[in-house]
Amino acid sequence: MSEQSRPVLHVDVRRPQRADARRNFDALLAAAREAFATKGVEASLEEIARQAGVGIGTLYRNFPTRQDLLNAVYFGEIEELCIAAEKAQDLPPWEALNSWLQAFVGYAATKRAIWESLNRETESFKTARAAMYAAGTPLFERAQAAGEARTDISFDDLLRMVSGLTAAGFTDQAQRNRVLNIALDGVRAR
Amino acid sequence: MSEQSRPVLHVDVRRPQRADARRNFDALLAAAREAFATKGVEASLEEIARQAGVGIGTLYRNFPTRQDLLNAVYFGEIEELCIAAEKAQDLPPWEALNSWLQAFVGYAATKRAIWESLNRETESFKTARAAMYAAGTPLFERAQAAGEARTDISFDDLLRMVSGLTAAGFTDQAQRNRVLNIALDGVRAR
DNA sequence: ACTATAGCGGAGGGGTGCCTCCGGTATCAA
DNA sequence: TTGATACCGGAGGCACCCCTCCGCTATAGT
Repeated sequence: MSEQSRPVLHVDVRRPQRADARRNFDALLAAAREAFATKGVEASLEEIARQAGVGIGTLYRNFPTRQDLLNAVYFGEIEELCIAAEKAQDLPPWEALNSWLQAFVGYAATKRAIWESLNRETESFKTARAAMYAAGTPLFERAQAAGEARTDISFDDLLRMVSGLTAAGFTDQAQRNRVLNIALDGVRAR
Repeated sequence: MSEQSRPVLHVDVRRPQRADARRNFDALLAAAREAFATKGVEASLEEIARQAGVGIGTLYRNFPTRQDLLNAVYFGEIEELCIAAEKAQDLPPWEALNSWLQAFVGYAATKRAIWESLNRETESFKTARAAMYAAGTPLFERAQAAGEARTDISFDDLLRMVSGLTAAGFTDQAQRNRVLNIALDGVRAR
């Protein structure tokens, strides 16, 4: 259909040149991913720096604002989500949608960030959201067209449902999956 | 069946005797309910006191710990939830469960608190949770026995699903209900 | 090895929140 | 009215976080 319109999420944060600087940059990114995933987007930046074994000044040099750091983590995962959507195109309609949602659930940092930011109108969040919707909507519409997904809900409904469920507290991964599958049963046609 | 076993949630916080003190107590409770509902259980106590038009000292005199204040709001709503469960007993199985879940969704402060505390093992949270489960489980089991709800999930699964969805961000109330109903469709048998 | 400099890290100022303490005030019983 | 006292409220000490600034250090090119 469309001519391979992969959305490009440009993040204007570059890995530094010097070896030591690159090490710190990567350590910060890893610590941030972890922190945002467990504590949410409001995680303490000083704690992230500490966790990365780096001074707070170094964090701010690489990522002048919290948003910059968040973007570096978040945009990366959204990008992967877009790629996952392309790969899923070959599967049958329902499996394609399902596998993409699995990927969605897989990104710990992303799911929390998405959940907490669904109603935030930051420019960067809007961009990321747009990219994600562009990637996922076709899968959903295909499932609908194939009569596998009900047509009285929107992709937005679905995504909020899934992200709400993924962000909720469960006793273990098995319960999370169980609940998720039940909810998705509600999305199937008939 | 059981002989009217209404769980008693004892909160050892009493309204003060003096008129001015009672006014402050009530104002604090109202402000706290509002704050916990919108900002979550970590809402600033000083902000709550300010909102209630009361000194921070007064807040601490009435509710020595954050947990005490939270309990006063939370236990009250849980109690009402228990009563709602009793009232629902007369309805047909599925409607009974449904109406109770509606009530659950209705308590703004409670749903946030529940969601944020599902995995917290505070003594008071455990007590409140036990009461709520005692109230809701019979409704769910009745729906299962009547062949209206699937039997491969537990009441705990259901409650986490619903509270996850209620706490999630939606554009409006209509969307929240739409999504909730879809997820509940997944819970219905067949 | 040497040096220019990219990069480091933490001290420190400002802000907010938690909680205690106690001099002052409003209430109520007599 | 008056006195005893229950109750008020905010100042202040501590902790944590945000963010900036700048003297010091490790790196990389020669």
